[in-house]
Amino acid sequence: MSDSDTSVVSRLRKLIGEGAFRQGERLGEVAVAEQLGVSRTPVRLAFRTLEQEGLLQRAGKRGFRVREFTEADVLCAVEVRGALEGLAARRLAEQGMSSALTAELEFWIQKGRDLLAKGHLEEQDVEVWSELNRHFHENIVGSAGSSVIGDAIARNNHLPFAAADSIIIDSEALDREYRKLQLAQVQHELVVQALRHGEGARAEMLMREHALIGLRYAELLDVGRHSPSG
Amino acid sequence: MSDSDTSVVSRLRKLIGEGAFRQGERLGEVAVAEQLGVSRTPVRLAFRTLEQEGLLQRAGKRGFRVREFTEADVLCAVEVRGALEGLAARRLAEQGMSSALTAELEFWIQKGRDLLAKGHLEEQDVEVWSELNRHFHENIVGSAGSSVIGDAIARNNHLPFAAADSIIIDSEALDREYRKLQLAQVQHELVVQALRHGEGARAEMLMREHALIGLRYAELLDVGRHSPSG
DNA sequence: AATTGTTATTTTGGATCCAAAGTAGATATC
DNA sequence: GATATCTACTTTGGATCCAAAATAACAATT
Repeated sequence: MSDSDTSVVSRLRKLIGEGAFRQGERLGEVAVAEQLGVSRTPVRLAFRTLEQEGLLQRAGKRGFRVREFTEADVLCAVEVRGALEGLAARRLAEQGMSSALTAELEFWIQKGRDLLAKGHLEEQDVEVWSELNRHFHENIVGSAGSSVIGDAIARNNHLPFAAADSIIIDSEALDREYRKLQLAQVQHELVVQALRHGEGARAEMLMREHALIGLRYAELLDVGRHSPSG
Repeated sequence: MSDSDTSVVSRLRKLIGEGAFRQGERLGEVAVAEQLGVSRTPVRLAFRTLEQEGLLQRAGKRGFRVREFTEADVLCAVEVRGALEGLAARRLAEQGMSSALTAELEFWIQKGRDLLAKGHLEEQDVEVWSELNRHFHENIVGSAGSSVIGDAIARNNHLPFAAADSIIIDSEALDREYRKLQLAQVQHELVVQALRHGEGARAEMLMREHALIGLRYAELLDVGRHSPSG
Protein backbone atom coordinates (compact mmCIF):
# COMPACT_ATOMS: atom_id res chain seq x y z
CA MET A 1 0.00 0.00 0.00
CA SER A 2 2.14 2.86 1.35
CA ASP A 3 2.12 5.83 -0.98
CA SER A 4 3.36 4.04 -4.02
CA ASP A 5 0.37 5.40 -5.87
CA THR A 6 0.98 8.91 -4.63
CA SER A 7 4.56 8.34 -5.50
CA VAL A 8 3.74 7.54 -9.11
CA VAL A 9 1.54 10.63 -9.26
CA SER A 10 4.20 12.89 -7.81
CA ARG A 11 6.97 11.33 -9.85
CA LEU A 12 4.98 11.91 -13.02
CA ARG A 13 4.08 15.41 -11.86
CA LYS A 14 7.74 16.13 -11.35
CA LEU A 15 8.74 14.66 -14.71
CA ILE A 16 6.10 16.71 -16.50
CA GLY A 17 7.11 19.83 -14.61
CA GLU A 18 10.72 19.29 -15.57
CA GLY A 19 9.72 18.98 -19.18
CA ALA A 20 10.79 15.36 -19.46
CA PHE A 21 8.03 14.91 -22.00
CA ARG A 22 7.39 17.09 -25.00
CA GLN A 23 4.36 19.33 -24.85
CA GLY A 24 1.44 17.47 -26.36
CA GLU A 25 3.28 14.16 -26.37
CA ARG A 26 1.06 11.15 -26.10
CA LEU A 27 1.72 9.04 -23.05
CA GLY A 28 1.08 5.34 -23.34
CA GLU A 29 0.35 3.40 -20.20
CA VAL A 30 2.82 0.63 -20.94
CA ALA A 31 5.64 2.97 -21.90
CA VAL A 32 5.27 5.06 -18.73
CA ALA A 33 4.87 1.95 -16.61
CA GLU A 34 8.13 0.54 -17.92
CA GLN A 35 9.88 3.87 -17.53
CA LEU A 36 8.84 4.06 -13.88
CA GLY A 37 9.38 0.39 -13.24
CA VAL A 38 5.82 -0.36 -12.12
CA SER A 39 2.89 -2.12 -13.66
CA ARG A 40 0.12 -0.49 -15.65
CA THR A 41 -2.33 -0.28 -12.76
CA PRO A 42 -0.74 2.53 -10.72
CA VAL A 43 -0.04 4.40 -13.93
CA ARG A 44 -3.67 4.16 -14.96
CA LEU A 45 -4.71 5.48 -11.55
CA ALA A 46 -2.16 8.27 -11.74
CA PHE A 47 -3.32 9.32 -15.21
CA ARG A 48 -6.83 9.95 -13.88
CA THR A 49 -5.49 12.11 -11.08
CA LEU A 50 -3.19 14.05 -13.38
CA GLU A 51 -5.98 14.55 -15.86
CA GLN A 52 -8.07 16.21 -13.17
CA GLU A 53 -5.10 18.28 -12.12
CA GLY A 54 -4.89 19.58 -15.65
CA LEU A 55 -1.43 18.25 -16.41
CA LEU A 56 -2.74 15.61 -18.79
CA GLN A 57 -5.50 15.78 -21.36
CA ARG A 58 -7.47 13.00 -22.93
CA ALA A 59 -6.14 12.37 -26.42
CA GLY A 60 -9.32 11.63 -28.32
CA LYS A 61 -10.67 8.26 -27.34
CA ARG A 62 -7.32 6.71 -26.72
CA GLY A 63 -4.90 7.63 -24.01
CA PHE A 64 -3.64 10.88 -22.65
CA ARG A 65 -1.24 13.54 -23.82
CA VAL A 66 0.84 16.07 -21.94
CA ARG A 67 -1.05 19.31 -21.60
CA GLU A 68 0.47 22.17 -23.57
CA PHE A 69 0.88 25.48 -21.81
CA THR A 70 1.18 28.82 -23.49
CA GLU A 71 2.35 32.14 -22.11
CA ALA A 72 -1.29 33.11 -21.78
CA ASP A 73 -1.97 30.00 -19.73
CA VAL A 74 0.76 30.93 -17.26
CA LEU A 75 -0.58 34.45 -16.87
CA CYS A 76 -4.11 33.15 -16.52
CA ALA A 77 -3.19 30.63 -13.88
CA VAL A 78 -1.56 33.34 -11.81
CA GLU A 79 -4.59 35.59 -12.23
CA VAL A 80 -6.85 32.73 -11.21
CA ARG A 81 -4.88 32.33 -8.01
CA GLY A 82 -5.11 36.06 -7.45
CA ALA A 83 -8.86 36.03 -7.98
CA LEU A 84 -9.35 33.14 -5.58
CA GLU A 85 -7.01 34.42 -2.89
CA GLY A 86 -8.63 37.81 -3.30
CA LEU A 87 -12.02 36.24 -2.75
CA ALA A 88 -10.75 34.55 0.40
CA ALA A 89 -9.32 37.82 1.69
CA ARG A 90 -12.53 39.72 1.05
CA ARG A 91 -14.63 37.12 2.82
CA LEU A 92 -12.23 37.16 5.71
CA ALA A 93 -12.39 40.94 6.00
CA GLU A 94 -16.17 40.89 5.87
CA GLN A 95 -16.64 38.19 8.47
CA GLY A 96 -14.01 39.68 10.75
CA MET A 97 -10.79 38.12 11.92
CA SER A 98 -10.42 36.23 15.14
CA SER A 99 -7.76 37.52 17.49
CA ALA A 100 -5.98 34.20 17.16
CA LEU A 101 -5.79 34.58 13.41
CA THR A 102 -4.67 38.18 13.71
CA ALA A 103 -1.88 37.09 16.00
CA GLU A 104 -0.92 34.29 13.65
CA LEU A 105 -0.69 36.61 10.67
CA GLU A 106 1.23 39.17 12.69
CA PHE A 107 3.66 36.44 13.65
CA TRP A 108 4.52 35.64 10.04
CA ILE A 109 4.61 39.32 9.17
CA GLN A 110 7.18 39.81 11.91
CA LYS A 111 9.18 36.86 10.57
CA GLY A 112 9.27 38.69 7.27
CA ARG A 113 10.44 41.90 8.91
CA ASP A 114 13.19 40.02 10.71
CA LEU A 115 14.30 38.34 7.53
CA LEU A 116 14.59 41.58 5.61
CA ALA A 117 16.00 43.61 8.49
CA LYS A 118 19.62 42.93 7.72
CA GLY A 119 19.32 44.74 4.40
CA HIS A 120 20.29 41.96 2.04
CA LEU A 121 19.43 38.39 1.14
CA GLU A 122 21.42 35.21 1.64
CA GLU A 123 21.02 31.77 0.16
CA GLN A 124 19.41 30.16 3.18
CA ASP A 125 16.91 33.00 3.54
CA VAL A 126 15.07 31.76 0.49
CA GLU A 127 13.67 28.76 2.27
CA VAL A 128 12.72 30.80 5.32
CA TRP A 129 10.78 33.22 3.16
CA SER A 130 9.12 30.38 1.29
CA GLU A 131 8.01 28.99 4.64
CA LEU A 132 6.55 32.20 6.03
CA ASN A 133 5.00 33.11 2.70
CA ARG A 134 3.26 29.74 2.56
CA HIS A 135 1.95 30.12 6.10
CA PHE A 136 0.72 33.62 5.38
CA HIS A 137 -1.25 32.55 2.33
CA GLU A 138 -2.52 29.33 3.86
CA ASN A 139 -3.78 31.13 6.94
CA ILE A 140 -5.83 33.55 4.90
CA VAL A 141 -7.20 30.97 2.51
CA GLY A 142 -7.82 28.48 5.27
CA SER A 143 -9.85 30.98 7.27
CA ALA A 144 -12.30 31.94 4.55
CA GLY A 145 -15.04 29.88 6.15
CA SER A 146 -15.01 26.99 3.70
CA SER A 147 -12.42 24.70 2.22
CA VAL A 148 -13.92 25.14 -1.24
CA ILE A 149 -11.74 28.14 -2.05
CA GLY A 150 -8.64 26.43 -0.76
CA ASP A 151 -9.42 23.35 -2.80
CA ALA A 152 -9.81 25.41 -5.95
CA ILE A 153 -6.49 27.13 -5.27
CA ALA A 154 -4.82 23.80 -4.58
CA ARG A 155 -6.04 22.40 -7.87
CA ASN A 156 -4.84 25.49 -9.67
CA ASN A 157 -1.48 25.22 -7.96
CA HIS A 158 -0.91 21.87 -9.56
CA LEU A 159 0.05 23.84 -12.62
CA PRO A 160 3.74 24.05 -11.85
CA PHE A 161 4.11 27.79 -12.44
CA ALA A 162 0.97 28.95 -10.62
CA ALA A 163 1.84 28.17 -7.02
CA ALA A 164 2.39 31.04 -4.64
CA ASP A 165 5.83 29.93 -3.56
CA SER A 166 7.17 29.76 -7.07
CA ILE A 167 8.27 33.36 -6.61
CA ILE A 168 11.87 32.64 -5.90
CA ILE A 169 14.02 31.15 -8.56
CA ASP A 170 16.95 33.37 -9.28
CA SER A 171 19.47 32.81 -6.49
CA GLU A 172 22.08 34.39 -8.78
CA ALA A 173 20.57 37.85 -8.49
CA LEU A 174 19.94 38.01 -4.75
CA ASP A 175 19.82 41.80 -4.68
CA ARG A 176 16.95 41.89 -7.12
CA GLU A 177 15.19 39.13 -5.20
CA TYR A 178 15.70 41.13 -2.03
CA ARG A 179 13.83 44.09 -3.49
CA LYS A 180 11.11 41.77 -4.70
CA LEU A 181 10.68 40.36 -1.23
CA GLN A 182 10.65 43.86 0.25
CA LEU A 183 7.72 44.62 -2.02
CA ALA A 184 6.00 41.34 -1.16
CA GLN A 185 6.46 42.14 2.53
CA VAL A 186 4.81 45.53 2.10
CA GLN A 187 1.94 43.86 0.28
CA HIS A 188 1.57 41.31 3.06
CA GLU A 189 1.45 44.07 5.67
CA LEU A 190 -1.08 46.07 3.68
CA VAL A 191 -3.30 43.01 3.31
CA VAL A 192 -3.27 42.44 7.06
CA GLN A 193 -3.99 46.12 7.62
CA ALA A 194 -7.00 45.95 5.32
CA LEU A 195 -8.17 42.71 6.91
CA ARG A 196 -7.99 44.18 10.41
CA HIS A 197 -10.06 47.18 9.39
CA GLY A 198 -12.65 45.04 7.62
CA GLU A 199 -11.84 46.66 4.30
CA GLY A 200 -12.99 43.80 2.08
CA ALA A 201 -12.60 45.38 -1.33
CA ARG A 202 -9.15 46.71 -0.51
CA ALA A 203 -7.99 43.40 0.90
CA GLU A 204 -9.24 41.65 -2.20
CA MET A 205 -7.50 43.96 -4.62
CA LEU A 206 -4.24 43.94 -2.69
CA MET A 207 -4.23 40.16 -2.65
CA ARG A 208 -4.98 40.03 -6.31
CA GLU A 209 -2.18 42.42 -7.16
CA HIS A 210 0.13 40.52 -4.87
CA ALA A 211 -0.34 37.40 -7.01
CA LEU A 212 1.26 39.16 -9.95
CA ILE A 213 4.52 39.88 -8.19
CA GLY A 214 6.25 36.93 -9.77
CA LEU A 215 5.26 37.96 -13.27
CA ARG A 216 5.04 41.67 -13.85
CA TYR A 217 7.52 43.06 -11.37
CA ALA A 218 10.77 41.71 -12.77
CA GLU A 219 11.47 44.58 -15.17
CA LEU A 220 10.23 47.11 -12.64
CA LEU A 221 12.75 45.98 -10.07
CA ASP A 222 15.57 46.13 -12.55
CA VAL A 223 14.98 49.82 -13.15
CA GLY A 224 18.04 51.85 -12.14
CA ARG A 225 20.25 48.81 -12.27
CA HIS A 226 20.84 47.32 -15.68
CA SER A 227 18.51 48.95 -18.15
CA PRO A 228 17.05 52.28 -17.04
CA SER A 229 14.61 52.16 -19.93
CA GLY A 230 11.65 50.90 -17.85
CA MET B 1 -13.41 0.41 -23.67
CA SER B 2 -16.31 2.71 -24.52
CA ASP B 3 -17.15 5.02 -21.68
CA SER B 4 -17.73 2.42 -19.04
CA ASP B 5 -15.20 4.21 -16.91
CA THR B 6 -16.80 7.57 -17.49
CA SER B 7 -20.06 5.86 -16.81
CA VAL B 8 -18.94 4.69 -13.39
CA VAL B 9 -17.68 8.19 -12.61
CA SER B 10 -20.92 9.84 -13.67
CA ARG B 11 -23.07 7.22 -12.02
CA LEU B 12 -21.23 7.74 -8.76
CA ARG B 13 -21.37 11.49 -9.23
CA LYS B 14 -25.11 11.23 -9.66
CA LEU B 15 -25.54 8.96 -6.67
CA ILE B 16 -23.54 11.30 -4.47
CA GLY B 17 -25.46 14.31 -5.77
CA GLU B 18 -28.73 12.59 -5.00
CA GLY B 19 -27.55 11.94 -1.49
CA ALA B 20 -27.56 8.17 -1.91
CA PHE B 21 -24.71 8.06 0.57
CA ARG B 22 -24.61 9.73 3.92
CA GLN B 23 -22.35 12.74 4.27
CA GLY B 24 -18.99 11.54 5.48
CA GLU B 25 -19.80 7.90 4.83
CA ARG B 26 -16.83 5.73 4.05
CA LEU B 27 -16.96 4.12 0.63
CA GLY B 28 -15.30 0.75 0.22
CA GLU B 29 -14.16 -0.28 -3.22
CA VAL B 30 -15.73 -3.73 -3.06
CA ALA B 31 -19.06 -2.51 -1.74
CA VAL B 32 -19.41 0.14 -4.45
CA ALA B 33 -18.22 -2.27 -7.10
CA GLU B 34 -20.89 -4.77 -6.15
CA GLN B 35 -23.53 -2.05 -5.93
CA LEU B 36 -22.72 -0.90 -9.47
CA GLY B 37 -22.23 -4.38 -10.82
CA VAL B 38 -18.65 -3.88 -11.98
CA SER B 39 -15.28 -5.02 -10.75
CA ARG B 40 -13.03 -3.06 -8.42
CA THR B 41 -10.82 -1.63 -11.18
CA PRO B 42 -13.21 0.95 -12.67
CA VAL B 43 -14.29 1.92 -9.18
CA ARG B 44 -10.70 2.51 -8.13
CA LEU B 45 -10.18 4.69 -11.19
CA ALA B 46 -13.40 6.56 -10.52
CA PHE B 47 -12.47 7.24 -6.89
CA ARG B 48 -9.30 9.04 -7.99
CA THR B 49 -11.29 11.20 -10.37
CA LEU B 50 -13.97 11.97 -7.81
CA GLU B 51 -11.35 12.79 -5.23
CA GLN B 52 -9.89 15.43 -7.49
CA GLU B 53 -13.36 16.73 -8.24
CA GLY B 54 -13.83 17.26 -4.53
CA LEU B 55 -16.75 14.88 -4.10
CA LEU B 56 -14.67 12.34 -2.22
CA GLN B 57 -12.00 12.82 0.40
CA ARG B 58 -9.28 10.48 1.47
CA ALA B 59 -10.29 8.86 4.76
CA GLY B 60 -7.03 8.72 6.59
CA LYS B 61 -4.74 6.18 5.04
CA ARG B 62 -7.47 3.84 3.98
CA GLY B 63 -10.21 4.48 1.51
CA PHE B 64 -12.36 7.44 0.74
CA ARG B 65 -15.36 9.06 2.31
CA VAL B 66 -18.12 11.20 0.89
CA ARG B 67 -17.26 14.85 1.17
CA GLU B 68 -19.45 16.77 3.60
CA PHE B 69 -20.83 20.09 2.44
CA THR B 70 -22.05 22.86 4.66
CA GLU B 71 -24.16 25.87 3.83
CA ALA B 72 -20.98 27.91 3.77
CA ASP B 73 -19.47 25.53 1.22
CA VAL B 74 -22.41 26.03 -1.12
CA LEU B 75 -22.18 29.80 -0.87
CA CYS B 76 -18.42 29.68 -1.34
CA ALA B 77 -18.63 27.46 -4.41
CA VAL B 78 -21.03 29.89 -6.03
CA GLU B 79 -18.79 32.82 -5.15
CA VAL B 80 -15.81 30.97 -6.59
CA ARG B 81 -17.66 30.55 -9.86
CA GLY B 82 -18.55 34.21 -9.76
CA ALA B 83 -14.95 35.21 -9.16
CA LEU B 84 -13.69 33.04 -12.01
CA GLU B 85 -16.38 34.01 -14.50
CA GLY B 86 -15.82 37.61 -13.47
CA LEU B 87 -12.12 37.22 -14.20
CA ALA B 88 -12.92 35.78 -17.61
CA ALA B 89 -15.29 38.65 -18.38
CA ARG B 90 -12.75 41.28 -17.34
CA ARG B 91 -10.03 39.76 -19.48
CA LEU B 92 -12.42 39.56 -22.39
CA ALA B 93 -13.39 43.20 -22.01
CA GLU B 94 -9.76 44.26 -21.81
CA GLN B 95 -8.59 42.30 -24.80
CA GLY B 96 -11.59 43.31 -26.86
CA MET B 97 -14.23 41.09 -28.37
CA SER B 98 -14.11 39.76 -31.90
CA SER B 99 -17.11 40.57 -34.05
CA ALA B 100 -17.82 36.86 -34.32
CA LEU B 101 -18.01 36.53 -30.55
CA THR B 102 -20.16 39.64 -30.27
CA ALA B 103 -22.57 38.16 -32.79
CA GLU B 104 -22.59 34.86 -30.98
CA LEU B 105 -23.41 36.47 -27.64
CA GLU B 106 -26.06 38.66 -29.25
CA PHE B 107 -27.60 35.53 -30.72
CA TRP B 108 -28.08 33.90 -27.33
CA ILE B 109 -29.24 37.20 -25.84
CA GLN B 110 -31.89 37.35 -28.54
CA LYS B 111 -32.90 33.77 -27.75
CA GLY B 112 -33.46 34.89 -24.20
CA ARG B 113 -35.56 37.86 -25.31
CA ASP B 114 -37.67 35.57 -27.47
CA LEU B 115 -38.13 33.13 -24.64
CA LEU B 116 -39.34 35.77 -22.21
CA ALA B 117 -41.38 37.75 -24.77
CA LYS B 118 -44.59 35.90 -24.19
CA GLY B 119 -44.75 37.12 -20.63
CA HIS B 120 -44.78 33.85 -18.78
CA LEU B 121 -42.88 30.59 -18.46
CA GLU B 122 -43.86 27.10 -19.53
CA GLU B 123 -42.43 23.74 -18.63
CA GLN B 124 -40.50 23.18 -21.84
CA ASP B 125 -38.96 26.66 -21.66
CA VAL B 126 -36.75 25.54 -18.82
CA GLU B 127 -34.56 23.42 -21.04
CA VAL B 128 -34.35 26.13 -23.69
CA TRP B 129 -33.15 28.61 -21.11
CA SER B 130 -30.68 26.13 -19.70
CA GLU B 131 -29.28 25.71 -23.20
CA LEU B 132 -28.88 29.39 -23.98
CA ASN B 133 -27.58 30.16 -20.52
CA ARG B 134 -24.94 27.49 -20.91
CA HIS B 135 -23.89 28.82 -24.30
CA PHE B 136 -23.73 32.36 -22.97
CA HIS B 137 -21.46 31.43 -20.09
CA GLU B 138 -19.33 29.02 -22.11
CA ASN B 139 -18.74 31.59 -24.82
CA ILE B 140 -17.46 34.14 -22.35
CA VAL B 141 -15.32 31.73 -20.38
CA GLY B 142 -14.06 30.03 -23.54
CA SER B 143 -12.89 33.31 -25.02
CA ALA B 144 -10.79 34.48 -22.11
CA GLY B 145 -7.59 33.63 -23.94
CA SER B 146 -6.72 30.49 -22.03
CA SER B 147 -8.48 27.32 -21.04
CA VAL B 148 -7.10 27.60 -17.52
CA ILE B 149 -10.04 29.65 -16.27
CA GLY B 150 -12.54 27.34 -17.91
CA ASP B 151 -10.84 24.32 -16.40
CA ALA B 152 -10.98 25.84 -12.94
CA ILE B 153 -14.67 26.61 -13.40
CA ALA B 154 -15.32 23.10 -14.71
CA ARG B 155 -13.66 21.60 -11.65
CA ASN B 156 -15.66 23.86 -9.37
CA ASN B 157 -18.86 22.93 -11.20
CA HIS B 158 -18.41 19.33 -10.22
CA LEU B 159 -19.82 20.38 -6.89
CA PRO B 160 -23.43 19.66 -7.71
CA PHE B 161 -24.83 22.96 -6.48
CA ALA B 162 -22.21 25.25 -7.99
CA ALA B 163 -22.88 24.86 -11.70
CA ALA B 164 -24.32 27.79 -13.58
CA ASP B 165 -27.32 25.90 -14.91
CA SER B 166 -28.45 24.78 -11.51
CA ILE B 167 -30.58 27.92 -11.39
CA ILE B 168 -33.81 26.26 -12.30
CA ILE B 169 -35.33 23.79 -9.94
CA ASP B 170 -38.77 24.87 -8.96
CA SER B 171 -41.08 24.06 -11.87
CA GLU B 172 -43.99 24.38 -9.43
CA ALA B 173 -43.60 28.13 -9.11
CA LEU B 174 -43.13 29.09 -12.73
CA ASP B 175 -44.14 32.69 -12.17
CA ARG B 176 -41.34 33.22 -9.69
CA GLU B 177 -38.90 31.47 -11.98
CA TYR B 178 -40.04 33.73 -14.79
CA ARG B 179 -39.13 36.82 -12.79
CA LYS B 180 -35.81 35.25 -11.92
CA LEU B 181 -35.06 34.63 -15.58
CA GLN B 182 -36.10 38.17 -16.43
CA LEU B 183 -33.49 39.36 -14.00
CA ALA B 184 -30.90 36.95 -15.36
CA GLN B 185 -31.66 38.18 -18.87
CA VAL B 186 -31.07 41.78 -17.85
CA GLN B 187 -27.80 40.77 -16.26
CA HIS B 188 -26.75 38.94 -19.41
CA GLU B 189 -27.52 42.00 -21.50
CA LEU B 190 -25.65 44.30 -19.16
CA VAL B 191 -22.62 42.02 -19.26
CA VAL B 192 -22.58 42.10 -23.05
CA GLN B 193 -22.99 45.88 -22.97
CA ALA B 194 -20.01 46.22 -20.66
CA LEU B 195 -17.96 43.79 -22.73
CA ARG B 196 -18.65 45.70 -25.94
CA HIS B 197 -17.55 48.96 -24.38
CA GLY B 198 -14.41 47.43 -22.94
CA GLU B 199 -15.57 48.13 -19.39
CA GLY B 200 -13.56 45.43 -17.67
CA ALA B 201 -14.30 46.22 -14.05
CA ARG B 202 -18.02 46.60 -14.73
CA ALA B 203 -18.20 43.36 -16.70
CA GLU B 204 -16.41 41.58 -13.89
CA MET B 205 -18.69 42.84 -11.17
CA LEU B 206 -21.85 42.18 -13.16
CA MET B 207 -20.73 38.64 -13.84
CA ARG B 208 -19.89 38.12 -10.22
CA GLU B 209 -23.24 39.40 -9.05
CA HIS B 210 -24.95 37.30 -11.69
CA ALA B 211 -23.51 34.17 -10.12
CA LEU B 212 -25.50 34.86 -6.95
CA ILE B 213 -28.87 34.86 -8.65
CA GLY B 214 -29.59 31.30 -7.63
CA LEU B 215 -28.86 32.00 -3.99
CA ARG B 216 -29.72 35.45 -2.80
CA TYR B 217 -32.58 36.42 -5.04
CA ALA B 218 -35.22 33.94 -3.97
CA GLU B 219 -36.68 36.02 -1.15
CA LEU B 220 -36.33 39.19 -3.18
CA LEU B 221 -38.47 37.77 -5.97
CA ASP B 222 -41.12 36.65 -3.55
CA VAL B 223 -41.71 40.20 -2.37
CA GLY B 224 -45.27 41.25 -3.01
CA ARG B 225 -46.38 37.67 -3.43
CA HIS B 226 -46.27 35.53 -0.35
CA SER B 227 -44.38 37.34 2.39
CA PRO B 228 -44.00 41.09 1.88
CA SER B 229 -41.48 41.24 4.67
CA GLY B 230 -38.39 41.30 2.36
C1' DA C 1 -8.35 -3.71 35.47
C1' DA C 2 -5.58 -1.58 32.13
C1' DT C 3 -2.20 -1.73 28.78
C1' DT C 4 0.55 -3.90 25.55
C1' DG C 5 1.61 -7.26 22.22
C1' DT C 6 0.14 -10.66 18.96
C1' DT C 7 -2.91 -12.48 15.66
C1' DA C 8 -6.65 -12.46 12.45
C1' DT C 9 -9.59 -10.05 9.36
C1' DT C 10 -10.55 -6.46 6.33
C1' DT C 11 -9.27 -3.51 2.69
C1' DT C 12 -6.44 -1.39 -0.51
C1' DG C 13 -2.32 -1.42 -3.91
C1' DG C 14 0.07 -3.81 -7.68
C1' DA C 15 0.49 -7.26 -11.35
C1' DT C 16 -1.27 -10.00 -14.85
C1' DC C 17 -4.68 -11.87 -17.98
C1' DC C 18 -8.39 -11.38 -21.23
C1' DA C 19 -11.55 -8.88 -24.08
C1' DA C 20 -12.92 -5.04 -26.75
C1' DA C 21 -12.19 -1.02 -29.38
C1' DG C 22 -9.34 1.76 -32.31
C1' DT C 23 -5.80 2.51 -35.69
C1' DA C 24 -3.09 1.49 -39.38
C1' DG C 25 -1.85 -1.10 -43.18
C1' DA C 26 -2.66 -3.99 -47.01
C1' DT C 27 -5.35 -5.86 -50.56
C1' DA C 28 -8.93 -5.95 -53.70
C1' DT C 29 -12.23 -3.82 -56.52
C1' DC C 30 -14.06 -0.11 -59.17
C1' DG D 1 -4.92 5.27 -59.39
C1' DA D 2 -8.15 5.98 -55.79
C1' DT D 3 -11.29 4.33 -52.54
C1' DA D 4 -13.30 1.07 -49.67
C1' DT D 5 -13.18 -2.92 -46.93
C1' DC D 6 -11.04 -6.36 -44.35
C1' DT D 7 -7.40 -7.87 -41.38
C1' DA D 8 -3.63 -7.52 -38.22
C1' DC D 9 -1.65 -4.99 -34.54
C1' DT D 10 -1.66 -1.71 -30.86
C1' DT D 11 -3.60 0.06 -26.83
C1' DT D 12 -6.87 0.65 -23.38
C1' DG D 13 -10.71 -1.11 -20.14
C1' DG D 14 -12.25 -4.71 -16.90
C1' DA D 15 -11.61 -8.76 -13.96
C1' DT D 16 -9.06 -11.49 -10.98
C1' DC D 17 -5.17 -12.89 -8.16
C1' DC D 18 -1.68 -11.96 -4.78
C1' DA D 19 0.75 -9.20 -1.42
C1' DA D 20 1.10 -5.64 1.93
C1' DA D 21 -0.75 -2.61 5.25
C1' DA D 22 -4.04 -1.09 8.54
C1' DT D 23 -7.59 -1.95 11.78
C1' DA D 24 -9.82 -4.71 15.03
C1' DA D 25 -10.11 -8.31 18.20
C1' DC D 26 -8.21 -11.16 21.53
C1' DA D 27 -5.07 -12.68 24.87
C1' DA D 28 -1.46 -12.26 28.10
C1' DT D 29 1.16 -9.89 31.40
C1' DT D 30 1.90 -6.39 34.79
